[in-house]
Amino acid sequence: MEGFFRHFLSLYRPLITTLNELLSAYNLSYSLWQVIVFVKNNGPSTLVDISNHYNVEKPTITRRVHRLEELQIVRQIPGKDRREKIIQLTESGEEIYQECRKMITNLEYSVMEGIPKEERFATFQTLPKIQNNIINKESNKNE
Amino acid sequence: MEGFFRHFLSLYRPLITTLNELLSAYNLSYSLWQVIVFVKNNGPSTLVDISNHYNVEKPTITRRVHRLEELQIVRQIPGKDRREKIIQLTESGEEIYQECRKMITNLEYSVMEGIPKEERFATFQTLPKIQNNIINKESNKNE
DNA sequence: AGAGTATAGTTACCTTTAGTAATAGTTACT
DNA sequence: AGTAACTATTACTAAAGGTAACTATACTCT
Repeated sequence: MEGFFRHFLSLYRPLITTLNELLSAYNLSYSLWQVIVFVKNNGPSTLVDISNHYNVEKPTITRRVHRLEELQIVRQIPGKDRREKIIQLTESGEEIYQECRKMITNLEYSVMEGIPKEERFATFQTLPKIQNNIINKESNKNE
Repeated sequence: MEGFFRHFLSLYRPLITTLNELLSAYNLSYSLWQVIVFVKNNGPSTLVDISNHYNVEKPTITRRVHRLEELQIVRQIPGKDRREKIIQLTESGEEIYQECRKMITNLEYSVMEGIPKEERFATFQTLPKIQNNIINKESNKNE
């Protein structure tokens, strides 16, 4: 498997750049899009929910959510625990989600052009397994 | 293929973090490692060679090479064209390459644990194809 | 041969993204 | 009631890269 990381990481920059360009039409970047996707898929969420899911520190999520609030894509709703800040998509946030979802799914298909179905599927399945292996390794190390 | 980018990009941070931790034993990071690998594989190279290969701007490579010079991992050698700065690995750079190469290859195998050979192979082959698709898309756009 | 153009590298400045440490406010525990 | 734990935020810092302007050198071509 020598060279796997090289292949993986040299794809990262072109991909993230392309996505950021796509999303810039809505003043978004991929890091903001991640928050939108999480809230869309999981319903109203706290910042800790989001930061746990993406393995990212809380201040990072604070910043992302602030920007999404400025863009009026998410809004805070009141909850029982007054320490928590529960956010959900606004109506315009829902619309923007739908439009970006379309663009991104189109791109997801178009970057797969010329790649056999089985290979697509194998790759799709393999990446999360690798991620699990890495995360388990990390957590073993910290014990 | 909806969700492919999500899988891909959520692997990025754990992976790059793990690699940077590994390489920090040699005061390196993955971005510096890329330069070492290029020079190792391609022999003495100019900064433009490197920046073209990684689709990265020239100042970025200037910075990386300066840090590698400080670490005495690469050194400049004289060339015919006096505009160019041709760099190659030093002896200690070669040694560090060998040691890091071992560590990284080990990691490459260990993150693949529990994944069938065919899937590993499919993923290995698919990533560069996706990258080509993206790069072609980009260059079409700029015509 | 000389003027204009292209190329390699560098410098200075800025942007994006994220991490760490400390802190305020709120809830849970006992 | 008082302490501990948790949520979010603020301030500071770091890593990485981009853009524009610049220097020095080489190339072109009439």
